[in-house]
Amino acid sequence: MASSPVPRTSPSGLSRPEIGDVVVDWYATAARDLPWRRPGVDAWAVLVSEVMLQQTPVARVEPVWRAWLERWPTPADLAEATPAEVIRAWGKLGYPRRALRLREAAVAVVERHGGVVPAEVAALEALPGVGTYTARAVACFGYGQAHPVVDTNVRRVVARVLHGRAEAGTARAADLDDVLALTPTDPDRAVRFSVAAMELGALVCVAGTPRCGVCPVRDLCAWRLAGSPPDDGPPRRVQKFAGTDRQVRGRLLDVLRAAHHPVEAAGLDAVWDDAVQRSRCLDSLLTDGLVEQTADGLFTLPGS
DNA sequence: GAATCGTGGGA
DNA sequence: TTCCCAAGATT
Repeated sequence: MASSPVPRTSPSGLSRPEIGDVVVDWYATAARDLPWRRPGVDAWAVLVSEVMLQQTPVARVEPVWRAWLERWPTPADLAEATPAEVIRAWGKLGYPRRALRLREAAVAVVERHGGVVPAEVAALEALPGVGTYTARAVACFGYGQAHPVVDTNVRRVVARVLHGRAEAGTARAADLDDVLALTPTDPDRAVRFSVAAMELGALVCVAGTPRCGVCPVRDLCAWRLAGSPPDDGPPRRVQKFAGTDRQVRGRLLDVLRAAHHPVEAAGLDAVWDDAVQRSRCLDSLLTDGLVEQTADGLFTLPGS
């Protein structure tokens, strides 16, 4: 591990790196051929992919990722772009604040690291929009370092295989230790395990109905061995969308993305009937730096 | 710890 | 049709 020594045990006292070895071998035969996994993809391209993939399906990311890197092949290139340009290039991936933060991260990489994406987890975590997961993903997938990389897929795999629970609870710091308990001891295999565990969660140990029949660790899985008990935790709240500020913000931004000239406030009235909510959302977009008001009171994407 | 922040495909 | 949810980060 490149990180500080951590006991290879979970809070439940289990230490089962042999499970990790099985998952690594399965990955060699079952992995998807995703563009950001190909040889020669640098840490910048990996960082872009990781930010785009936050809460966003692979299929939606692929074309945007390709176009993005063709246009801004290095952090220095993106650092010179305007917010309006990156918001438009982000398209409809969702959560457009990610686009602004990615640009801010590019600026930080230029200013703090000479234009080279840093390889240290701490330096990566200090970049805008880069948290616990993304920092380790870049260090691991972009630089080949062994780190526990814990996303929602991995937390679900750990919950089932290691803890015998149907669903993962809220993310916690101890998740990193749980993953270490499953990680192969060989450094090279540890690196491959990080991507392999994510892939297992994405393809086999999925939310909803897991495909245990084709799972490489079905006979080692604590949840399966316990008889696949149903989730006993509190039902997790489904996030609403219809009628929320998120929907309204999305519609407002959609108009401004399409308009290549500043728009009057009245030009935004059609997107939502509730004027109070509409106004609140426009204000929040201004606060977030996703929208800018011109000197004559019109609205537009920032820096356009 | 809980709430917030987009979007659209699939069960 | 409705509901679930997809490689999180930030506050």
